[in-house]
Amino acid sequence: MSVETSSTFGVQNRTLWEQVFAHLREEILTSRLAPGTEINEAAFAKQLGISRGPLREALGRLAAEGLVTIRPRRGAVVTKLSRTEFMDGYQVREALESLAVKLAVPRLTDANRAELHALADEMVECANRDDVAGFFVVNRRFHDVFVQASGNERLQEMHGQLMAQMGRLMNKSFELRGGLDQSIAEHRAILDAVDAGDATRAARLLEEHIEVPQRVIDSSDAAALFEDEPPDE
Amino acid sequence: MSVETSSTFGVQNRTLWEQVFAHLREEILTSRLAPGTEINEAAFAKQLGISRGPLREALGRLAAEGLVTIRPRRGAVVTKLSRTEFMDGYQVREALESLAVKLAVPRLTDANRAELHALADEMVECANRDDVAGFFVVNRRFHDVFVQASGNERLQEMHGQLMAQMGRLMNKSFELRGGLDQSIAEHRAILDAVDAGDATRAARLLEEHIEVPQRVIDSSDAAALFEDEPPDE
DNA sequence: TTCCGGTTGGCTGTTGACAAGCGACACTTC
DNA sequence: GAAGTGTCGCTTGTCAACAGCCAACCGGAA
Repeated sequence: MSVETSSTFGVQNRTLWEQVFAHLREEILTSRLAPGTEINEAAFAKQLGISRGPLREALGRLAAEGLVTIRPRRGAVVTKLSRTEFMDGYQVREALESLAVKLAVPRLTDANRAELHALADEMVECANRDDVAGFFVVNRRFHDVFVQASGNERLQEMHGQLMAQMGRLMNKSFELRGGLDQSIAEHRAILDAVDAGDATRAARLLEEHIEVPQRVIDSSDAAALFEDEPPDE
Repeated sequence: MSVETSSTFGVQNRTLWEQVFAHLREEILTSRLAPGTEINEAAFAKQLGISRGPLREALGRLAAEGLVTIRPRRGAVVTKLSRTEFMDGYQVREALESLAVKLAVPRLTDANRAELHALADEMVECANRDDVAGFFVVNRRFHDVFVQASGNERLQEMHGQLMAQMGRLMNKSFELRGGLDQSIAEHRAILDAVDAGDATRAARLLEEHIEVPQRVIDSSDAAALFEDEPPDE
């Protein structure tokens, strides 16, 4: 009965399945639920102290977002991304963020620009500290600024969904393979174009910037990081 | 008990909620279920001859796709798109299709190119016949060729979802406002670039091509076609 | 020892009932 | 007559039980 049995719940306003949805989503995105984990409805529901109904509802939404895969009559599994699926996502990300920059540049407020500069500076600091995790967070925020400032809600939604799925694998961060310094230089170049109000150039630079890790993944020995689909699938 | 009470059902392989999902999706996309229609679970379930469970499951998926909106404790409604939401979608569509062209051009088979030419010819015929509906279908197919040929499954998925939501409103087809002839010329120009293997130029032309109706919608008296969000939302 | 068939157990898909929330209507009061 | 409040009914959210399917296990035959 008591939802509080699960530690991370606090909000009581939303419906039960929404809470479960948010909870599971969080668990998956933070990799506390590893890709490939099979989810037994009855066991999970019991563990959460709820019945199977809301859990199924939540799993359905997660499946629609691509975070879990439902095999009919065989249960739900936390989605694994194959290398090609990851690459596909990367290409789409590039297209979406390029659009975001084009839309955002003419709309940026002074506060936005200040934040971008602050983030760029922060990246340098992270690089000096060899704080890879920190760099990753800041980098992500840098890109998000444009998406948020684009003013296009659907773009924000689709980008968020995409990054949610890919984020789990990006924590290992291929971004760094080309070297932190190069990444910083690229961000600075983008920022210059932004300050100049040149949306087209900013977008082109961003596309090139995103393409870098793409090539790395493609050609590198990064294979070990992927949970590639088994031969039969 | 009998699913066959609903005329459009034929397939029996899939699970019940999947059939309901496909059925409702079809109904919505063909506008047999108009935007704004409120869906009463009990009544709908009875009408379909099933219980509320599978119906709720299906509604959940449709909500995740954006085709229906679920207001907690207040039921499901077939989604209305406001003008700005539609414009947002159009911009994203442009970005996705531009990516599709870039990816597809180097991968196009002779059969693909032949199909594109055939479709371009068919557009001319439709224009001569003043067959607006036909033109719309062919046009859609023309764009889809690139998406299919891109080889990027995620792109296909996201594009399909986007078009499903927007398609309902596009049946009225703003595409034509600029004149069928102009649209045909634009397609021909794209096709030339494709034949020349110039992916970049093709993508740029496509972006411009998609932008046209966008401007029309923005500035025109097309307002009547939209079910704009009520002032309080 | 290996392969095939039947059986069993556990899981999901589906169902119908229960409970809680929201909105509408009517009644009272100013 | 209008505004506020209380009640009633319908709808959704949740639950627990039933039934069907899949897969793994076990036994027997080649």
